[in-house]
Amino acid sequence: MGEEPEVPRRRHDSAATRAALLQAASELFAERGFDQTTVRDVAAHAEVNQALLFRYFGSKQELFAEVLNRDSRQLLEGAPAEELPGRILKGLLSDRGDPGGEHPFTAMLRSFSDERAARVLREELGGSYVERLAELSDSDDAMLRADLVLAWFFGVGMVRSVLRKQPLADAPADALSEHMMRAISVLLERSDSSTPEEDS
Amino acid sequence: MGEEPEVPRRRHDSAATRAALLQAASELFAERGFDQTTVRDVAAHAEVNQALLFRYFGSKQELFAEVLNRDSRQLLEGAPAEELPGRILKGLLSDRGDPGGEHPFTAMLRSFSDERAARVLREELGGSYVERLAELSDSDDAMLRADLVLAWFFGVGMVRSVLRKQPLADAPADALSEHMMRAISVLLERSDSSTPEEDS
DNA sequence: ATTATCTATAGATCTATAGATAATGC
DNA sequence: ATTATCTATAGATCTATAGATAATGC
Repeated sequence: MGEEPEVPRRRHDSAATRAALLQAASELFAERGFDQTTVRDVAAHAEVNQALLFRYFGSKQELFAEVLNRDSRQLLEGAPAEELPGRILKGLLSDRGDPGGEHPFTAMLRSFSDERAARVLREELGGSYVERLAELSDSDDAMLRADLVLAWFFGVGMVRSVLRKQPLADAPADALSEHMMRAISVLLERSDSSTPEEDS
Repeated sequence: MGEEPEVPRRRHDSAATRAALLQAASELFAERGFDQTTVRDVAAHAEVNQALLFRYFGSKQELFAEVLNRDSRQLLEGAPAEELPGRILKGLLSDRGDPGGEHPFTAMLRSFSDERAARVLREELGGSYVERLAELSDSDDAMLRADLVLAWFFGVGMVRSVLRKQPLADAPADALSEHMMRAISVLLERSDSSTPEEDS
């Protein structure tokens, strides 16, 4: 009676264990943010003993850093600069809902407030996203404009996925994308002639 | 020896105590966010016994809700719709640095990730900011566009004040304001004729 | 006597570690 | 024998409350 047909899940594979922890952490940080995710949650979700998390990553913070590295690499790889805004937007706005289907960005979004997490974000962002975005503008303050675009992505992701405020939360992705791309092209466009008002 | 010249600080004024707690909470939530601010921090900062916080506000969460109410009321009062974006921007981008000089928005920015805080934000935002912003556009999806603008404010405040990412963190406020107002006017503008590209 | 304030602590977390046990590879 | 995993728990928080003490107003 009641014998458990347990698959012999218990393996002796440190690489697989590590990977499982990373994956679980990525999902949970995206869902709940750094603060609200406990190491026990991560371990349970990965079906791994909690002590192993410290064995393989040292601390919760180092685990978080690895998650951000992995996720941002995943998002950027092989994308030409011109496609970057559209690609980020597509990923960011796409319908979520399936568990674990959170956008990699979301982990970052949820963890802004933590200073330890912020440091990782600053370095990660400065090093990759923005440099690519800045290629799209040739004005002197291209980096600044790229920062503004990135900030918008963050804000929209935040209000839509994290805050879930209506009507933004349930608006169709393509309507948003259209509005945003239009404004972004204005923003990144060279406009050295100070005021862009064409009155006549 | 060593007699302390303590001012008889100890007063019996519940209204003042309550106000001191609210003010301290507003500053600390703005500085560190909901999660990272402890009730003991707030009480210490207000120079008030920690138990009184619960006497006057019931819980940390209720205190937070009152802070948001107070701060958002403060930001909105008496502002005509046309001036709202500029006014929010000005406050948001203005040089901080002096302790306690954080923008009211920042408390919200820092507390996005917490679901309990998010609920308050959703209601507070839906109820006030966005409705006002939406008055500036007369298209059918005015609310949606207003959400996008608000999201941008959030994102910029986040990256600038919380994340402190360069070059956005130290960019002069008026340069940012100029870029953003230009893009915002494009965004809020009626544009029923699908593509706004004026090629000729 | 009433209202405000303070002391002390219960009870519930959560990260991280030390040390025992179990599974693999030689 | 070595590497992976598990058990048990230390130690540090943090919110919230119960009950005592002190200051005010009548």
